[in-house]
Amino acid sequence: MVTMHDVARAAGVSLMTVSNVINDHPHVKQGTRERVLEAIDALNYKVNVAARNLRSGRTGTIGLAVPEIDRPYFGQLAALVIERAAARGFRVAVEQTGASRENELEALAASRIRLYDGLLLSTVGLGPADADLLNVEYPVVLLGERIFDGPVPHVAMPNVEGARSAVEHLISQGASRIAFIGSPESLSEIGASGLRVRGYREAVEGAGLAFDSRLLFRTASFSMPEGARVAGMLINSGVDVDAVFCANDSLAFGVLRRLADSGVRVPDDMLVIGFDDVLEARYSIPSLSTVAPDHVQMATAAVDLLAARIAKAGTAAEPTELVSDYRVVMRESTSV
Amino acid sequence: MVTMHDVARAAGVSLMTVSNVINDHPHVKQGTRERVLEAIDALNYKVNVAARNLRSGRTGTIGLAVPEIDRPYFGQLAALVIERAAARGFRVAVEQTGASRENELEALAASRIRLYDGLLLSTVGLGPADADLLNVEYPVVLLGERIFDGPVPHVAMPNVEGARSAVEHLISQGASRIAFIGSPESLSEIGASGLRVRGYREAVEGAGLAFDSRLLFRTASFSMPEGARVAGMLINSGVDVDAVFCANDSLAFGVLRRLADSGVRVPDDMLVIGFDDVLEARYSIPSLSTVAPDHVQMATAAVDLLAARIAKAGTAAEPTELVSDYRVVMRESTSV
DNA sequence: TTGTATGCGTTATCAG
DNA sequence: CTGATAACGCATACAA
Repeated sequence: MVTMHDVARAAGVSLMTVSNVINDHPHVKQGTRERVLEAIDALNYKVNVAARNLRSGRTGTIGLAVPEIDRPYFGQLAALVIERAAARGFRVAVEQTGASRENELEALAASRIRLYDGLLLSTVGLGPADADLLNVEYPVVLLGERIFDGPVPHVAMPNVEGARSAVEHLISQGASRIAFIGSPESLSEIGASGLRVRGYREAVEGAGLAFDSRLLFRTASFSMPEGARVAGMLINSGVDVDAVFCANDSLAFGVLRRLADSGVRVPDDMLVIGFDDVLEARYSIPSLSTVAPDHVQMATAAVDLLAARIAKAGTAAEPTELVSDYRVVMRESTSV
Repeated sequence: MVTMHDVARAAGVSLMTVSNVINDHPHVKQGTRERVLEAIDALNYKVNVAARNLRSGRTGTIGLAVPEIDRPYFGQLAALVIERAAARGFRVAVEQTGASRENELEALAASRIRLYDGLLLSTVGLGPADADLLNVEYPVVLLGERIFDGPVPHVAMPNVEGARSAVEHLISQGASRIAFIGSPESLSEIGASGLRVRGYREAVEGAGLAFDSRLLFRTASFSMPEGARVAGMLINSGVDVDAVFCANDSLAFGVLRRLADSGVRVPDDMLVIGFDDVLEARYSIPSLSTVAPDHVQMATAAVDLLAARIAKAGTAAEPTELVSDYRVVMRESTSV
């Protein structure tokens, strides 16, 4: 392993001159610089990042903890985060928490945390009860969900508002028996799904319709298979339904598929709307109406907030909260 | 920042004893161990990974360079890689190359490379001409494509064979005018797309059909928008086509969408088959027939190969090559 | 403009 | 079983 020592010797200069060249320090004579660069090239020297990290106390890497990177929403989020982070000189290490509260806490508490300059935690399992646990002396930014009064800066989806608008849209299209398909904590008012149920309820009641808990269908996750499974239960339940609001797009794709299997036509027999506006929503058949948060804005804000936290390490975190803009995108699945 | 020093002082032992406790060395008396652990707990000590890395010369992190993490195939691949790597004690940092040859080389050559113990490079832009550049004294495993006689171990898709089987399937379903939709290097016989064209050609000619270059449609990328765009060109070209083989599933989804827009029914008027078998293929409408490589096998093999390379660092890389098993999954898009 | 000395936090080695 | 010492490779502070 070739070190700065070797380069220095080869170039006939001191260790420090090599360091200065590498770090673009101003006071190096042109000739010296060139000699050093040549030596670096000749020896194929690469800086030892571990040593630099040890010296500087920084790693240049931020952690991104998401439930599952293979879900379109998180893949698309990760792409943006990686891009933004790169622009700020950070690499991104991705951790998968599998959407479990334990793993999210683990990601937060793990000793490995010191590997990263900061952590971007896309949480789904943590609730207000865990607020204390987030009180770590470590740069953390929450992404994607709101935690009531959390001590950590977070960038949130417009869960309640977006859901309300989505359901209002369904109602404006003539729906009156609207089902909600979402995740297990749907009924407990915390987490993304819970907040979206709240928006759903506000819209339903705001329109003078009855909030009927038999129209709430619980899923075990936010995935296509679960969407399909629960849509099957909905169909077999015999409950009268003319529209479905899904807690995310992946669920909606599963629902569309299951409805097609049963010969239920969308939008003719049933309206379907999702949440997230993943790329696929534009291309599904029928194309999927959905709530579109501003993904770029969210990723940018999250990385910027985290970078700021990292920069002024030691300072107490101000519990900044940013809620993304959104709009309801109307596509075929709700076009009457 | 609390260090081992602090812990040692608090526990009334030496630095080394703390180190030995942390690393589960055998020769530490029970009582001492407990005292140290208590101190660690009380002070909330966490090991400094940078220092450990400097000492050990390893980082515990591998890099995964993919074109775009927001494409379903790569998201699903990354999920598996991260999982397998975690099982072997490695973290995974994801880099996006944007599918450009420059960025792939950059990922390979960057000084940052020393940040990782090894690199998993999912290449699309590199060709045989770049074989030399891969001759780095650094653990690298190529993923997803074959490079002729490359000096680096690689885990490859069954590009030629899979494509041949896909097209043979189309033919067995009665197709005779089969279009290929794939990426720009389609005609030059390198890269995933080129290899898939080869399989396409073998199947077509093997069935006694004419290989007609007017049936080859070039895309600028492997994305849904490109699939839709090129499908539009196909429709407007007036060329007589009764089936389409797409170089990947994302292109196929775009094609399905565009065909639907033009009232072309799948599979009644046109058969469509893809490549990759991403999760979405099972849920699209119509569901997508496709070539299914063994993703788990590929991810596992890639991580295992890389881990092996890392373990015996210094040794010359044996150019191991592993081609994934595959099968053609028949779904609605080719069910006559 | 360049060089010297020092320490970042950890662990291998070897002595006690 | 435990401890003293010396690196790992780099960059800061300061001296020349």
